[in-house]
Amino acid sequence: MATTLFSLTDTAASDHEASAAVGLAPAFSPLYQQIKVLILKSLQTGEWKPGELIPSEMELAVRFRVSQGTVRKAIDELAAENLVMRRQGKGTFVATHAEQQVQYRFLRLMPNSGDLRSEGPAERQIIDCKRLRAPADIARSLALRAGDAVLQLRRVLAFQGAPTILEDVWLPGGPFKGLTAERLASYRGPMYVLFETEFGVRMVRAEEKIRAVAADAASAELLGVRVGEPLLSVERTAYTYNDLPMELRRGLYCTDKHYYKNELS
Amino acid sequence: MATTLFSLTDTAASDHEASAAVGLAPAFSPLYQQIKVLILKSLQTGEWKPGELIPSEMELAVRFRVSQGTVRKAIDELAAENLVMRRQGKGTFVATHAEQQVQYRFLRLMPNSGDLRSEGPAERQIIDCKRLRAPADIARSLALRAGDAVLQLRRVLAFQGAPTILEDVWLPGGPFKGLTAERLASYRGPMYVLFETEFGVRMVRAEEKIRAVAADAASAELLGVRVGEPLLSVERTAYTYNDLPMELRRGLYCTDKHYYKNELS
DNA sequence: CAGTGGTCTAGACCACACT
DNA sequence: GTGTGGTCTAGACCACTGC
Repeated sequence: MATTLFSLTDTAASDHEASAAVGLAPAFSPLYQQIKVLILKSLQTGEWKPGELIPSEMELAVRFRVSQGTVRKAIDELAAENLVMRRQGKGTFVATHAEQQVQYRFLRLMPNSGDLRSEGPAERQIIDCKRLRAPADIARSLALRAGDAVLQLRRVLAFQGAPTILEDVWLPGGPFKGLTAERLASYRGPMYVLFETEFGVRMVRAEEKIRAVAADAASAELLGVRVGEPLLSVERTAYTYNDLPMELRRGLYCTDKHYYKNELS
Repeated sequence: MATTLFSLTDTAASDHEASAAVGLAPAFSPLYQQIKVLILKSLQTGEWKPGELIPSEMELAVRFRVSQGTVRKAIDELAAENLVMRRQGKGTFVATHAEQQVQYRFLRLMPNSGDLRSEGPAERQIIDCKRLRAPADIARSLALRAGDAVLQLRRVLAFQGAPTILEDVWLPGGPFKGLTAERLASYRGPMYVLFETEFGVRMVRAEEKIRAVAADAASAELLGVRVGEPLLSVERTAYTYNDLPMELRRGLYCTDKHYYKNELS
């Protein structure tokens, strides 16, 4: 690890002058931010995989030639962003969608009373799964070029026998080469866990656009509701480590027995 | 400030034994958590009001007889929860809904392209404002007893001339004694700012339950849509400092030109 | 200039988990 | 016991703000 770190004292003055001359913002980050970026790189490259133990704070401090406190602050931020998980007495682990207390980390749906766990696992039915060339809008959302290969998956989730979610999922063809309907259908457990273990793609964060729409004929049929029934439209873009979009998901949620829960602060 | 703090070393051993004897969980928090609670108390009692400067880290360290680093960690958490705001070189300020970069902190609505600011301020029209006895469901949400006095407000928000949000707001009668339709109508600026300045009530966090519903006759009329049109139903409970519910808000959002934006991580 | 928050260090000790 | 993360301290220096 011969990575060179810049201490604030070494470079602050000269850099401020340089960047002023070129008209750039002072692009200097504190040491712990630089450490954070280095750790992030190791996560991206897969040096430490989801669920694995990363080196201890002291080891990292030695490797990066900084104090333990500086490493600690870097890891603190990574933990706040749910990229790693600290466990006192054991160490720091790469976050994973597996073995989480909440089964679906990005699914904000709740039954009108109780919680999702009390409803048992969702019954999943895959309607369709095919490879195709990305239409312009899908391509844009996935940071691809129109016509690039993508994988499309359509499925229905039912809770306690009631079809509740109809969703279309688009994945970039490259990273998910080899994903088939059979592979998906035979997999027990959350989709994002399969993505991690089989394709090395970890979803880190997501953005959702939510609207109310009327059920069209096809959706109504699959969800067992009347045409025109109000449905919650949830369009999710999920990102992996470097803000790289890796999944587009368009869901239609029945919100008679469930609601979408959000916490603001 | 004669508040007594318990250091971990002083009390950890004996307390563990004591609590084990009584069958309680070890209720000991680290020093910085105790400091955080003390600062929180000063925020609740209004010793420092929204927008005001709180004592410097050094002053608080002296007051609480701990090191600056411990105070710092307490304030770090308060800042992460948006209860205070740090500004380098100036100090730490009590968070306020006023003078925030984003006008509506709890409003997640975005135009299909651009952002809310680019649409200019919302036009607000108050439909109704009255005092009444709380129905059972409203009372429960506001932690009141059925029949307690509440204030109900109904209004429409329009963006660029298009009615977009119809919302009913319920407020507990006690804390908001003296709030009238005129007072609301004449007030320029966000409602939550008025709550802070006139009633000393600061909304700290909120929970929302989101569903898709069909417009009924009254809502359709007020929003200028057809009856049966899908609308986003957003039920928000807003809380002040000690997780005390202080507002219930039921909104119907038109989501043809806007969407509800959510970020997951 | 002094005062604020922000960073970095070094060292001590505590709480927890495994062996 | 050893090693991990968690807390607490003290002191140094940096960056920003306003006098």
